[in-house]
Amino acid sequence: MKLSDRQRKILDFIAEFVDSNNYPPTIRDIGTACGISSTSVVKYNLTKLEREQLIKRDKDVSRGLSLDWTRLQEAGLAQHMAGAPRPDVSDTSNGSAFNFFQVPVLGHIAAGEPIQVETADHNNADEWLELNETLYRNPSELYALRVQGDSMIDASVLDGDIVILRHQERAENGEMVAAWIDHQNETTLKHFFLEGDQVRLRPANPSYPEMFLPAAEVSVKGKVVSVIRQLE
Amino acid sequence: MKLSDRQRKILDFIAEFVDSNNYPPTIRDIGTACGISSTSVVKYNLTKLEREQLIKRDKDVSRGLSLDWTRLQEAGLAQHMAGAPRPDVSDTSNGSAFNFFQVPVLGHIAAGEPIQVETADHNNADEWLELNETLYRNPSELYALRVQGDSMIDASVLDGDIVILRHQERAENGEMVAAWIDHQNETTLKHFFLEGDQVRLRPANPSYPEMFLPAAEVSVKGKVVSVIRQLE
DNA sequence: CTTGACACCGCACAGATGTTCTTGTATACT
DNA sequence: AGTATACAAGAACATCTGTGCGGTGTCAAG
Repeated sequence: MKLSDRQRKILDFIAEFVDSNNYPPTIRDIGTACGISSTSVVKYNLTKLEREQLIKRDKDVSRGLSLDWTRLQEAGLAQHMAGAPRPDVSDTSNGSAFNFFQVPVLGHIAAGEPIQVETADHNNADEWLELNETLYRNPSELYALRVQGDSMIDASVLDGDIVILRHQERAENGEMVAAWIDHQNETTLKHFFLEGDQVRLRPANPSYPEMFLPAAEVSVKGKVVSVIRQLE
Repeated sequence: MKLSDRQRKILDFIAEFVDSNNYPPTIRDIGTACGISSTSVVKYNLTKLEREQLIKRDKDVSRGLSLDWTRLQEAGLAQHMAGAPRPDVSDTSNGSAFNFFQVPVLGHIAAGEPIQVETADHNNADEWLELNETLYRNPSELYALRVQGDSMIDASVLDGDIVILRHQERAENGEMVAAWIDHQNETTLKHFFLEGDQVRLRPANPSYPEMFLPAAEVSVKGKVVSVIRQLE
């Protein structure tokens, strides 16, 4: 379908309005801006635009309309419009997707030092790590620790590496977790197995020995999601 | 001023609502979502948030509110919120900036298998990795390999890890490189030291022994820039 | 004890806003 | 001429939605 001048103007105005107000215009806003005296005419045209999928509308909701940038892009209408999203490599369906996010580096981890994930709120992280959305889910549960010393070497994690963890207190068998071992005053990264009331901790590097401990002495601080070593 | 739980919740909800609806919620929307029965209480808290400049509000306008991401970022509240604008690391002015890029995963690497970086053009990679611009420079020189088997365990690199390399034939002393060793028919990741006409290769994991080889037998395939282990 | 600030609740009101109905004009097709 | 369709206007209606005001309970200061 071909759009009328009026409809094009309406689209432009909506874009401009949203861009400068952060909320959509009302039907009457559109009317006065586009020189339409009647609300019904605006609605008429909006319905039309909605049929073309260029906008989305929510019935009976004030200002309940939004532009569909994907379709506008397809129709070649987006270029000159205000607030058009910049084209993104992986941005697909919805117009709101941001492709990466930040994860707080809550501090250092070393054997002999407990990590306080619960208390350490995300607000006072001393460093932030930018990660890619395609690789991780539920980013809000993630945090990162910088490894200090060679204490994790049996997990093939070296001094300076960054460990990304998903905060959780319980672990499934076989998962690699960050565990605090009471009696040894040590945090360590190992594969976790609960066997009766005993916990078996298997290093990632098979040339190191396994550990067997009473379950009460081991507390899980999070699941290891990723290890990143940055050398340059 | 410190925000109450309720106020934090309201902010979160607004972010989430806008993210999924493209228009802001009403006072009543916020109320029901945050367990507030009275509209006036919502208004009360919104006024408070507005005083803190965390949101902007337009009088008498339905859904006339928007989040101030700049201030939210400053307050350290933005990270975990839905639809937070990505912090623009690179630039803001022109619309062309991409904050991340893709690196080809050229194939697998295992001891005994030579890697052909020169021939393997970037066009027929079987996999692509999205990386962040802030962490790497000169992305066009980068390529990645997926490690197969435990042959790199002395470099604390495990089966399944991804190694990111910068393509270069020569290495400075001390750099971690991917090296092909003629006589052993093996690719390995080690710290590289040229000592006279001998090459010393030191594993990253100190519990493994060093190697000494004639320089002619060792050819550098690239410098190791990063090691990424994805566990979930 | 009194006072006042603070956070909260309910409710009524008015203005903001989408919807619907009726009417009118122009164009195209039969 | 007759009919269908796209486009437009205005007014009445319904409801959505922000605002204002009186009231409650708590808590610390005077």
